[in-house]
Amino acid sequence: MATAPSTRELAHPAREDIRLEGVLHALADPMRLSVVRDLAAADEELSCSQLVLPVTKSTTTHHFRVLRESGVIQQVYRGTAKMNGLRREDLDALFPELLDSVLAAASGQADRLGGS
Amino acid sequence: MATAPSTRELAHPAREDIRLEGVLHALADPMRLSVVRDLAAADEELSCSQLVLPVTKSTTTHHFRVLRESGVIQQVYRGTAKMNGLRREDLDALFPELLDSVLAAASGQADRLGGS
DNA sequence: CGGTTCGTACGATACCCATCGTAGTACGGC
DNA sequence: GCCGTACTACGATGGGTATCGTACGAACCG
Repeated sequence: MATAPSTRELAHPAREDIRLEGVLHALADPMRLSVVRDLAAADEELSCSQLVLPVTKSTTTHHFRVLRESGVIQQVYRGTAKMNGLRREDLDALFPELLDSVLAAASGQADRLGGS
Repeated sequence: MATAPSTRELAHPAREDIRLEGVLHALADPMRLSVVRDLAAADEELSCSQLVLPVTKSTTTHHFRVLRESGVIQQVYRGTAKMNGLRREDLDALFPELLDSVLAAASGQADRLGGS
């Protein structure tokens, strides 16, 4: 055991601690924006491994941490998997329309640049 | 002559070259977000020196350049002053609601944190 | 022309951060 | 108990960037 805190709980910022600059910074990265788009499209919790990114797993872990610590997503362990979900209610309460307009902007830009 | 191009013209990205990640990155910085809020509130062109930031002039120049190159603001010389204006039309055309929701979010957060 | 004001250019510095590789921990199944 | 899977932790590395100071260029005003 030694370390063995095995806290199996993940620290999330409270709703009122979510900062706009942090959210914008989190969404400004193409990788993270892609994750958020996938989560919004799925509309249910997805495990980290279901969200395939063109980077190594360590980097993926890093991006999920940034998203969680900025308050954009919530994460919870389910067995060995870590499930990810958007914090839609919190974000909509704090910054109405923001998430939707960013998602719409991302979709529109994807269409414009070649529907990828 | 040597250097002396004195182009007095500033390079701006065309509307279709404005990228969402670039805009989000530009807005994610507190200094730059503050500038954008002031420009939106003024609703007219402001000179660089009217927008006082708690940093040196060189740093201010840097932030204005980031905002211009990301497509958030337009700049034009008028005599010795350089006037700054939001590219509202371009941004609204590309990313409807985005600018407004970010501005509203910034206002809301400012109120929540102590109306500064 | 000389001075003043406004903004730029350039170099330096220090920090942040996206990425990787490797080694390790947690959980479930055999 | 042992192995495989899922994710993490840590250190290294390279590039980006926010900041400063100083020196410069451009325009207006006497």
